[in-house]
Parts: sequence; structure tokens; C-alpha cells
Amino acid sequence: MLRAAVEIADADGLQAATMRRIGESLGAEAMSLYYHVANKNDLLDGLVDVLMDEITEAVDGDRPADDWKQALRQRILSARQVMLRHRWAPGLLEGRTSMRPAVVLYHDQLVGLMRSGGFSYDLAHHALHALGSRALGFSQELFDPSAGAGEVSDRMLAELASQVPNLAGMLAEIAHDDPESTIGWCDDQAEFEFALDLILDGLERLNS
Amino acid sequence: MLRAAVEIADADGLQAATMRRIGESLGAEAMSLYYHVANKNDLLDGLVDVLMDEITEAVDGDRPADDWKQALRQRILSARQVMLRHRWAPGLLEGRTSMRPAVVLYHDQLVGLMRSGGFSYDLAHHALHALGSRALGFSQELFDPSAGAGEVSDRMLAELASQVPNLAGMLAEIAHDDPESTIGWCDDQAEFEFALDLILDGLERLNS
DNA sequence: TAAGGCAGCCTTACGCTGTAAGAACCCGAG
DNA sequence: CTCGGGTTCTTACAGCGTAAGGCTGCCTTA
Repeated sequence: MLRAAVEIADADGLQAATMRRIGESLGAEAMSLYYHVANKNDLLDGLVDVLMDEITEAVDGDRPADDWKQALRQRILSARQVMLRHRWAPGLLEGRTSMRPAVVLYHDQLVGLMRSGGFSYDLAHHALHALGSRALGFSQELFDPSAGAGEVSDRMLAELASQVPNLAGMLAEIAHDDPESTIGWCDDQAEFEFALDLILDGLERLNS
Repeated sequence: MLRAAVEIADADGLQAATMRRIGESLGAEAMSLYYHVANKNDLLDGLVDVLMDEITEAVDGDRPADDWKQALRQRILSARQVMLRHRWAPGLLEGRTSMRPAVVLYHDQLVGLMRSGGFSYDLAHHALHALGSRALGFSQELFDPSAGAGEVSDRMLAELASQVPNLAGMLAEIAHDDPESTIGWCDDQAEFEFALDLILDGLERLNS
């Protein structure tokens, strides 16, 4: 049933994973699901657990790194792979207020890595806040994924240049040479890793 | 009408701002709202615009800073004040895919500040990604705001210590001496500023 | 002054959501 | 065979956004 929900969310987004649709894909009625799940919140919690299982699995495949920074980087980028597999995952995790044990455990392991790297508890605490959702492999993009990026007329470009000259200049120079975006607008792997390394480098400096 | 929606969201959360409830608070029927607004998406976009107006207003009150870093910091912390006034704002902005002109304009100004500080377009682009939602004054916390943080029994503490020793140690040391949290769990002003400064310092180093 | 016209609001109804309450089924144990 | 209880289905309800169309009252124009 969680598997069915995941498949639906993968295919048509999280909002498509309604009780009726999940039931249908299982050859059952919506209300039948309620024997196995208390309510929809419970089901979403289950989805979070599925995600965390996948992350744990992905992370276990990593070869042990020598230093804390490399270890953190590996772990987080592994987690990110799961987010890329399930585009709905960021949205789900953002909205959840659940504090699932698996999520807590994941962060505990992150702190463990930092501690073994010589972090004080205080710095580790700050680090968790600084990483935020990036610890789980995603960052919320405020701009649109693929929102009519195709049809930019010359008139629009002109208006763009006059009203938001700095962004216009930036976009012109960036030239968007990234063929396929991964998550969101231009949040490709490079952008994510840049921000991640920026934070990790900063932490390293504070830890020295 | 947007004012009414804001008041409802302030009082009872964004999910309480339904068409029927907004209409009721205006002494009108739900469907009457559709004369002024195309659909609910439109209304939410309007709320985003309200937020951006408040941010612009707050930002304009700042005295001009001498260097880019201070200017960025001031601007972002001013924006954060708006987020603190409207707890529903982060959730709204996260979910929105709208690319409102006001949001674009805000980011354009951020890029402008960076450019005047000597940033290349490329670095400014990276910076926007690194800041993410922090540019608007909030960061998504994956843990719960006030989720039964009060009743931690000794048994729970014991289990906590054995299952997530690193977090347990961290929590014990942090001791949570922050009386009132502002947004989320312990995302108080200090945590936000720490993360913000970490990023700004990193950018400064890359810009030198 | 009379006649439109249209801005603004209301009524009704539909399909969708999660889910409460209870009946029906199936299947192994006595 | 009967029972019990684990599993499923049926029916129904409230609440959501909103499509379609009707009513009212002011403002303009002949």
C-alpha cells in the first residue's frame, strides 16, 4: 500500500495519491485502507519512513570517508539521489511536522559524523540549522520549475532588462547551458553542491 | 479581501483561509469573491504580493549600509521580520510556483547589492541558490514547532540517549535556554543569523 | 425621464477530498 | 456447523474549490 502510494506519487505527484486512487490501484475501496492506516496523516508518515529507508539504504552503500567533511558530503549527496528519484519528497518533508524516528535518527548520525570530526555540540547544533533541508538532500527553490521558460519573447526580454536589470544581466551571462535541470528551475547538481560546500567549508573554518 | 485573508491566516493558519470563511468574514458569500479574483491560486498570489509589499516597506526603512554584506544582511533580516509577523508566510512561499513579479524584483535587488559589492554574475547566481529561501527571511525547519516538547519523561530520555546518543548529548548541552522560539522548533533569531552569516562569509571569501 | 448596461453579489449544484459508522465477508478454530 | 475476529465494502456526510446563471442597483446616455 505504501508502495502503491509511492508509485502514484512518482507518476502523478503527491496530490494525486488520494485514498480512493491508492485503493483503486490496489483493487480495493478507499475505506479499506483505513484498516491498515489510522488516517491520511499516518499514511504520509509512512511515506516519510519509506523515503528514510531508501536514504539509509543509499547511504550504506557509501564507502567510508576519511574525514568528516567528505563523509557528510557523501551522505547528503546520497540522500539527494533519493530526492531526485521522488520529486514529491521535498514537498512532503517540508510540510510534515511529524518528527519521525527515522528522520531523527538520520540527523543523529549526521551529528555523530560531526562529533567524530571534532565538532562541539554547539557547533553541530548550529550546523544542523545552517544545513536545514539540505541535510536531507534538497533545497527549496522559490522560483518555478519549468514555468513557461520556453516562450520568452523579445518584448518580454526588453521589459525584463528594464525592470530587473540585474537578473536580466545575470541570466544573459549564465546563458543556461545546463541541458537538463534536475530539481526545480536551475537547481542542478552543481548548484546544490556549491551551496553545500559553501556551508561545509564555513563549518570547517569554525571548527579549526 | 486580501486583508481579510491575511487576518484569518494570521489567526488560524493558512488552511483556515478558505473561500467560504473569507467571504463570511466580509459579510459576503464565497462565490462573490470570484468577481474580484479569478480563482484561489489568484488569491494566494495576492497574498504573496501582500507579503512582498510588507517586505519592501520594511526594507525601505533601513538606513543604507556601507558594504554589500551589511546591506544584504539588513535586507534579509528585515524580510525576516515580515515572516515572523505572518507565520503562514513560509509555508505559502514554499508551495508557490508562481514567480510573482514582486518576488523577482526583490531578488533582482539582492543581485544588485551583490553586483555593487563586486560580485560576478556567476557568483551572484550561486549566491541566490545558496541562500534559497533564506533570502526571504526564513528557512524550512524539518522538525516540529512545539510538538510535545513539554512532556519528556525519564523513560523517553533514556530511550533517546540509547537510540540517538549524539542528538541526546547535543540537546543536553544546548539546554534550550531560549525562552521563546520565534519560528519553528528552536529556529530563533540567533540560529538564523548564524546560518546567514556563515553563507555571507563564505561568499565574501569567494568574492575577494 | 426612461432605457440600457454592467459591476457586484447571490443561489444552486457538482465533483472532489478525507473519513465516521456499520454491515458483510472470509477463513481457521472449536 | 458455528463461531469469532481479521479484513473488506457500503453508505453517507461535511468541507473544499468553483462552474453556471440569476438578481439588484447605480451610472451613463439618449
